[in-house]
Amino acid sequence: MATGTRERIVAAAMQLFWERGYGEAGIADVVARAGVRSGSLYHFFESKESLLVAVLEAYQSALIPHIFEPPFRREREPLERVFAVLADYRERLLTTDFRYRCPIGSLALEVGPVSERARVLIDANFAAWRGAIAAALREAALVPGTDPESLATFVLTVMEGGVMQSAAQRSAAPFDASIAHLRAYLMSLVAPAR
Amino acid sequence: MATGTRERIVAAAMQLFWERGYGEAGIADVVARAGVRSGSLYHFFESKESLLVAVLEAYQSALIPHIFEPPFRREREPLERVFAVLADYRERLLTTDFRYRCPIGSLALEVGPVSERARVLIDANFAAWRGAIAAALREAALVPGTDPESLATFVLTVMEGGVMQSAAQRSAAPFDASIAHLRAYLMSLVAPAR
DNA sequence: GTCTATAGGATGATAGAC
DNA sequence: GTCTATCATCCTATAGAC
Repeated sequence: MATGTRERIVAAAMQLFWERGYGEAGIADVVARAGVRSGSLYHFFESKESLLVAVLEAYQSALIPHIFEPPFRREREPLERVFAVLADYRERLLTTDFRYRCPIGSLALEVGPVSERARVLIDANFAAWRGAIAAALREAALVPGTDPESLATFVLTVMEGGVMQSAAQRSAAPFDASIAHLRAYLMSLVAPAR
Repeated sequence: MATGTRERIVAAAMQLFWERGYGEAGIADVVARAGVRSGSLYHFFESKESLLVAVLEAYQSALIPHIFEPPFRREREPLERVFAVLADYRERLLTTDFRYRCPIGSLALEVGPVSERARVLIDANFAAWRGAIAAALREAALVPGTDPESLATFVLTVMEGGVMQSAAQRSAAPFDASIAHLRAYLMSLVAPAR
């Protein structure tokens, strides 16, 4: 096989499913961008849905190295690591002129209801995202009784809802407002120094 | 014209765009559900995108009477009105066996990037939703300096992110966790009695 | 593993009679 | 305004040579 044909197909599909959505992105677009023929695609994947599964697995593999390691390397304070992750999402909004959409969130709404295989992998992506945030929150000195898992769910909620509104408004304002309130809330949970 | 042909087409499109998404719902499905012929649809709408615009206008017209008036009638306390609205979304998750998606949020991610006409109307729907929440928040006795508009944005963020995660997980847990944190935060903003 | 070619079906939209 | 009929295009997926 030519080096990385499968990987090139998956990379092209990731890009196109993100840009146009799963339904609107055609197999013809994927093979064109990957520089392969449709015969090659159907050699590696039995259907478009199988390609979607591979895309979601690739997102999960990329989650820690691409989404979490860079901001975690920049910041050492646990709580600031959380906000550094969110700052990167803000940067994605800016660099796309507010056209950024969370690829997992978009697929969650588009294909979650119609493909159970995809839905399970989307849920796994969300769980892994929450897990990385929860790990940081466990390092933070929060008031006793705070549940890091539940709080990480809240952080993901705020990211998804903020990105969605900012894309709709073509403005950073909704994202920034949401993050500011999240920060105020998290700061209220910091255990008082003693 | 037969009574309400246009309205029946819009109602069918609302339902189908919500169930399957804009791209996956076909014109043939819409006319079948509306019980009309494609000639009628193209008499009222010049394209599928024009139908989408009509759907988004219909959502905005329905927003106050369908989403806000029932919960606001049940609750008189301003802050509890906000949570009553959110409780209705929780009910939608339950009654759909966690298949509920916010129709505006779904369309925001799917068509926001490709149809500017739709994006503007989606933004208007979000703004109207925030406006109704902000009005309730203005009635609540919150600590001075609290911005009801910014806080309403946060409430919408939490609803959208919570619904998305609960649908992906097929469980109320992420939504409930998100609302619980939102409640804790809002309660911390209640002005102390004096 | 990759290629060309195309099957088989669904799609959005149109034509023109009534 | 509504009807039937259909165009033209697009789509996913397959067949079979190399």
